[in-house]
Amino acid sequence: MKYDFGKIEKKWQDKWEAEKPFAVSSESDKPKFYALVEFPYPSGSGLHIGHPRPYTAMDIVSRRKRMLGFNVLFPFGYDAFGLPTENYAIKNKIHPAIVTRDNIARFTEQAKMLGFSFDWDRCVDTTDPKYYKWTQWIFLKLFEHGLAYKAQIPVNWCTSCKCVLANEEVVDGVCERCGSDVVRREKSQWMLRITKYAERLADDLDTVDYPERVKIQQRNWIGRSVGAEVDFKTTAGNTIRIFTTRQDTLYGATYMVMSPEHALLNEWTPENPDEIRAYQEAASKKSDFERTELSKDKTGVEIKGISAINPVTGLEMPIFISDYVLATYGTGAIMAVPGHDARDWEFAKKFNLPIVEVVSGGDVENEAYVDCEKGVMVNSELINGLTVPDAKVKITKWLVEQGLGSEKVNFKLRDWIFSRQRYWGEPIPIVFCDKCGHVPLPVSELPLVLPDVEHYEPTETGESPLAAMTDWVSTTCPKCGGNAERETDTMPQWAGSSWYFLRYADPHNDNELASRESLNYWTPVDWYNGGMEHTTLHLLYSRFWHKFLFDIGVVPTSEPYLKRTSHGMIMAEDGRKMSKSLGNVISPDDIVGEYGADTLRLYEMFIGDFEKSAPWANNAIKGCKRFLDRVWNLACSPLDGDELISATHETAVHRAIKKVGSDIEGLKFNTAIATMMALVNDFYATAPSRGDIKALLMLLSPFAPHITEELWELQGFSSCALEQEWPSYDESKTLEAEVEMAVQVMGKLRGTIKVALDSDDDTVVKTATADDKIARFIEGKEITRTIVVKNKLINIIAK
RNA sequence: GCUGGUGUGGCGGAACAGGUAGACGCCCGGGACUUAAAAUCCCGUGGGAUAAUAUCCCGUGCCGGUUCGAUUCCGGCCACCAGCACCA
Repeated sequence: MKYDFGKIEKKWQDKWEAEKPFAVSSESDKPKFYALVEFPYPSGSGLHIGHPRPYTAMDIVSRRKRMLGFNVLFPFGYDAFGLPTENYAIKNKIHPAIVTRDNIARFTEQAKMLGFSFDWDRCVDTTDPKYYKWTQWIFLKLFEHGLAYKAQIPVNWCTSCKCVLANEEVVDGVCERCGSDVVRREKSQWMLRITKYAERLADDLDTVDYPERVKIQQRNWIGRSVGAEVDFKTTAGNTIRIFTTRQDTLYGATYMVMSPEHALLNEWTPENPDEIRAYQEAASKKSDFERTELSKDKTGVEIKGISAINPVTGLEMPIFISDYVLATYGTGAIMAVPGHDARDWEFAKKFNLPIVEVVSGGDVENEAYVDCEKGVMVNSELINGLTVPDAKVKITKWLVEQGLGSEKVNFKLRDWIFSRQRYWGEPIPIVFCDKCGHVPLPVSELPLVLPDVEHYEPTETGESPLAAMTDWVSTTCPKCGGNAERETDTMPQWAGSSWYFLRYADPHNDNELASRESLNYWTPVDWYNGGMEHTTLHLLYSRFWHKFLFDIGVVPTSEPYLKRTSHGMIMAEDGRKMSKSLGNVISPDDIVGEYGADTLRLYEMFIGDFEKSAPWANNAIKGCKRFLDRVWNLACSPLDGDELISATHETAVHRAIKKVGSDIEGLKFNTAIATMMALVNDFYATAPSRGDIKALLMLLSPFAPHITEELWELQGFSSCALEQEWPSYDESKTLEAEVEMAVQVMGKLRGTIKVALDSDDDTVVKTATADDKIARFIEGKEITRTIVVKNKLINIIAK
């Protein structure tokens, strides 16, 4: 009988569709397990060949967990708001909701074709008003708690998307999505105070099981640094507050630098106002990209007529403005210590400013002595002779006593710019009233549904297309009843994805984002797999929202995900990224058509190390198809006999059970499959029993669920494979009675011997030295030492 | 520049925790079956020396070190990938 994968896969998918074996309820005595994959953005081009990689991996994990007796929640959904849909809608004059509906239908069909064991009853769609009602509700809660606020700020403006971008969305000075130039613009924007959670977002990484590289990347992004704020008096009367992590070098500060945007500049009347204004204007016109590009060459202007006083040396120091000091970090001003900071050193050399050594051990005339933790303080009256860490402690204490400064922790993380000037996003449920200011909509008016508009095009002025909807914009103030206007910006794509995993717990609830009971039962997520590209975006944002929801008593834990893993990308055969423009895209539909879903699933898992990217190879997929063919041919006609593992294959089967199980836990799907391939090769060498086949089918079932169900049925085993208990192994049965040991002479492999398992060292040495081959190498020599590694190797040292 | 990661046959990749490098698969070669081809099954397959075998030598980016023994540990380089990038 031929392996007709198309017919078999359809048969079982229809059965799963009708019988819903993967639909779960929280009413269960079993322990729960929540497995999560990142829900996709349903793009117009359908499922990418890369999508099935993480989905299959977590499907295998989920299917095995079910077999191990867990009540497994493995849900799926769509993160469907976003620019590509909106742009497609504009171009083709179709409503984005319709585009979204069609794309979701196609994605769903494709996902079902691959046999994932999702609980489809819990599918969510972020663009569904029943869903985004709760996204809006969370926004209102953030607003209520002072974590959402509107601010006039310089923003990243994408010249092509005509939209504000979050800092995280600007890559190398260009728009992450379209690659167009990003410029600075002053705009009034909704902001989320993620900085308030910076400390906890960094610290709580210690409590979760994430890959180290993810933790490090998040910590770097949050960028915690401990230092001090110090006040410097100026000859103009007011003081400049600076942030430094090197309080110890206070004696080495020889000038000050402020960012061109610093507020104090407006209060001063320097001798060279024109020069200053010119510099400020030039700086404001530069994009972030240009600022970085020019970073090699420091520029700046001195503020003439005003100087600052070093509180410890009494030195009158010139004050500069320069764009190497960022307005958005610390206080926007620094004390410059050219002796011990590379940037200050460069600036001082260019402007001929004094360089003072305050930590000995370097050569400050030739380069800044920066990594000077081992050095000793000099030229610093109060702290001379101290090490750098000791000097920090002492000088900070002194600053506090003198009322000149205090300890301070700063973060690189900035508040999250939360508004977008686009149509296809969640409306922000706020109205603006001349009398009452920003007024939140009452919860009873949620969801605030996106109105139908004529045009979705963004405007040149940077206003959302919603702004043209005067009927919708004009409203009444919920507080005073007077005339008011709706907020016309929408939320960024990251909003809906920041809490979707909570909705899966209770996806049809109209009264709460999810019931407390369902959240108590299902959350936190036990295992979340996703891409590295979301480390500082989605993963950080959703942790932030979750902590907030925890603080206001909505969710039971402060961290959303117990364990996070990351998959590598599937590249094109040429090693480049797959993209339409390069014409190297592989379609899952074609692969399933030619080889079947089980083969595709298997190949995506076999392709290489799950955590690393791997190039697609059309040839290699044949190996996986061949493997399934071989399995099919072994088991497609009913075998006789009982369901016990045969004596012949006992060791191999028990080893495979052990290896496949531990490999799935450790994300080593490729070696799990290799183990099963080797087992099947054994079965070809020596015919397996009906019980051997049964064991193989159970192991293979999470990987290739359709063919295994079919063969299970053909063999007349009870129930179905996916409902079996995951097989257990007996450690003693994974060992052979006789082992082959390597024999080395002087560390070089010279042969092998066979001895009984766990033979004692004497026996091993005797057997080895008695071996003809080995004897030749030790002939006429004296054995001075033998090293025996039990059951593995013996090394004979002979002179 | 900083932070992380990677480097193993013609190719994708294995190798628990210092112990037989190259599992498994692809490609390739040979054989069986077939009128023939495909499919399937069996065998071989890191490089070199030898006609092949037996056997020996070399071999995990490079240079050194520790060790009976190093792909694995240590020191110093090189290359590539990813993230960050004037964060005081």
